[in-house]
Amino acid sequence: MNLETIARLSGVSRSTVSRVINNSPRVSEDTRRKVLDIIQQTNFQPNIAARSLASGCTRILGLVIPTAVSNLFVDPYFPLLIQGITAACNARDYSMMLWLADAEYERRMMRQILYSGLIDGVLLASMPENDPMLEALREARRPFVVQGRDPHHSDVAYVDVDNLESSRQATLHLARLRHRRIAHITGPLNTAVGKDRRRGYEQALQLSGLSYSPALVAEGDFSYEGGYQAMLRLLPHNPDAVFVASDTMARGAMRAVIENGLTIPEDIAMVGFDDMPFAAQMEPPLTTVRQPVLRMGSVAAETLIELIENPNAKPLGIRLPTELVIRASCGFSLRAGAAA
Amino acid sequence: MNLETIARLSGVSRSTVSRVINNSPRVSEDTRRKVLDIIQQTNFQPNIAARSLASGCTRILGLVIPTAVSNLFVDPYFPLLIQGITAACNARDYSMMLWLADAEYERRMMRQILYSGLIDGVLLASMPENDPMLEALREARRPFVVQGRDPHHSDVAYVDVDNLESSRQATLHLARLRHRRIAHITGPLNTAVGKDRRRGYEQALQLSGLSYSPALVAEGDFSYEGGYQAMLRLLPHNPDAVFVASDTMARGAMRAVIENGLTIPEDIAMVGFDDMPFAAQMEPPLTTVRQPVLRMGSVAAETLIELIENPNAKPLGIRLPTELVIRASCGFSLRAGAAA
DNA sequence: GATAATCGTGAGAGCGCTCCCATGAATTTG
DNA sequence: CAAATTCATGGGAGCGCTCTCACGATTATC
Repeated sequence: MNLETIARLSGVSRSTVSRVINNSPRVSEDTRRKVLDIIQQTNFQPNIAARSLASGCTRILGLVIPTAVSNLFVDPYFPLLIQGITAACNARDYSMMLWLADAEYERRMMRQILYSGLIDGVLLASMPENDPMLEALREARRPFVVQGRDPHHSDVAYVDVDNLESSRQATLHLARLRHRRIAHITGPLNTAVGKDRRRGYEQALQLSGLSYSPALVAEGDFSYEGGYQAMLRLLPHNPDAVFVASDTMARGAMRAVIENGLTIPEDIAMVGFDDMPFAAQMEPPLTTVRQPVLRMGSVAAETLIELIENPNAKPLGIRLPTELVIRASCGFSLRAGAAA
Repeated sequence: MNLETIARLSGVSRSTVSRVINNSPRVSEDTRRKVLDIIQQTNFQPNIAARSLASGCTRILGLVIPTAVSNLFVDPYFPLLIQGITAACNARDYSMMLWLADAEYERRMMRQILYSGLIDGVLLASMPENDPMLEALREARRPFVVQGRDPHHSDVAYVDVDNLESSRQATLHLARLRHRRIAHITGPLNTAVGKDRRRGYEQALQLSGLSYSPALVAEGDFSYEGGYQAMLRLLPHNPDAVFVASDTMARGAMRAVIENGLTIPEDIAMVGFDDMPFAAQMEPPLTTVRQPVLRMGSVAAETLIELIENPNAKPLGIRLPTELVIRASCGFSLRAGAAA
């Protein structure tokens, strides 16, 4: 079943069928209807390989997730991101290809991704700083969008949340509730996210006239265990609140607090980051910064498609707004009066 | 950059270069080396579209996850599955394409998947019973493998765990620990998984000489909330143990137990299913049936690839073994003496 | 040592599409 | 009303690869 067959069946030429399929305006309504009828009847679907070969594009997006973070994959973060991307792809008639960048295969994969013509553009998720992939991508002059701001390259299209502003707001919220010894469990500090969120925390302290104490900052790695360990290090310094850079770490931190016989939010107030599905189910429910993960996925995909179909478009960065979701863990209800 | 160029540079014909690339034995060692050198130098990668067009296969596997379960996506189940599939694909030089089957796009997608020649075979993950996709797949005579047994089609290749046996073992474990009023929170009973696990539970009761009571069985839907609600329904009937058909539901159930002032495992022992990463971090740590999810993914992919490259191969079902991971929630340590 | 099999290689067709150009009919223009 | 423009359509080349067949050279067979 191919264009030729459809052409014969509908009494026109292959070219005309192609025009119908590609919605060219240069077809009479009569012919169009006739051809579409036959296509419907025969359940015809143009061959993608042939199409790609002739046209030079595949309408396939590549999503690359570095192995370094594929452990993070235990978070529902990526599933949500993927759902968002998929939605955008569906809407624009694109498909998505997923690569989990295993170190061992990285070189081969990179070549395949970049030079085999399989994909029209690349979505890089949560790349570590200075990933070689990025350099390779610009060298190959392929359209791409990274998820997460890269402070080292300003001319790269990215989609991210405003980590700085979000963290500032989260910390300010704790300060407004009259907490004075506000601690911070950071993300990995070799990533832009980790740094940005810490800077937001620092700025909030300054804005609130609180002094910054290195003892009240502990580095985490976005994992449950990392959060637990970091909290253990913070406890001896008697924080009365803690802003944790991810919900998963907050779960670990919460456990550390409870194991030490302290109560949340009475002894230590807590704010997380992400608003993962489990955040609302924690005990107490976690106040946290909601990231529009799904939306981030679809915006990233849309940006990439734009870049593909419009090669002259300047790559630009997009920061999506977050939302502070106030639940019980920050002690809002306890001190609401005092804060007003 | 194409075959012709490589051929010219290495002083052979296009055909020979093609042979080198495809590891044909019909090339002298000398020529092979010469050509490989040039390929290395020029960073050449054959065009996939052209290759597919000429050969009729793409070396791309399609992974289809129905929307119905994409909420389940909040479990790290699918990420793990995907990781397994990816690993197998990497090893066999295949790539993977992901489709989240959104109802609205289902028809169009199905056609694209089946007839556009984009993919060589389909992996169906966690399909609901009687999914139309399955029928379409066999009609189109495409190789495919489903993840999860389908009781309605015996000639379909599938990869699954032995849900029946696993559930029987899990329940038997509770019975051996001298629990007598063992309840069960089921999965959705319109799925094979849900039914199989319940049957395992029933068989274990019978084997242990315990009587089956409908009041001690509550249907869940694999969600946290579903587990919570199911447990609330069970509590009035005073179970002394409960076998929960998924870890996520077990989390919900555990919350219900604790909110009612009861203790696990002292008042109610609990066994889950999945061994999700969080199971070990629960309080108390959850005894549960470990599914080899990652392995399931890679086995599924390998089976599919086998089917693709070997069209005469009979599709066959594979059941992977599970493992009962004993932690504190079943009260093993409490009653170990009694059980010996 | 003549015949047959094997091996390494090249030439050419063709996979199914897109895209450019040609063509003739219908329409507009001065 | 002749010339120019627009429109709907068809023809043909070509995208970059694979695969079959042909061909000469080498090796095996009796």
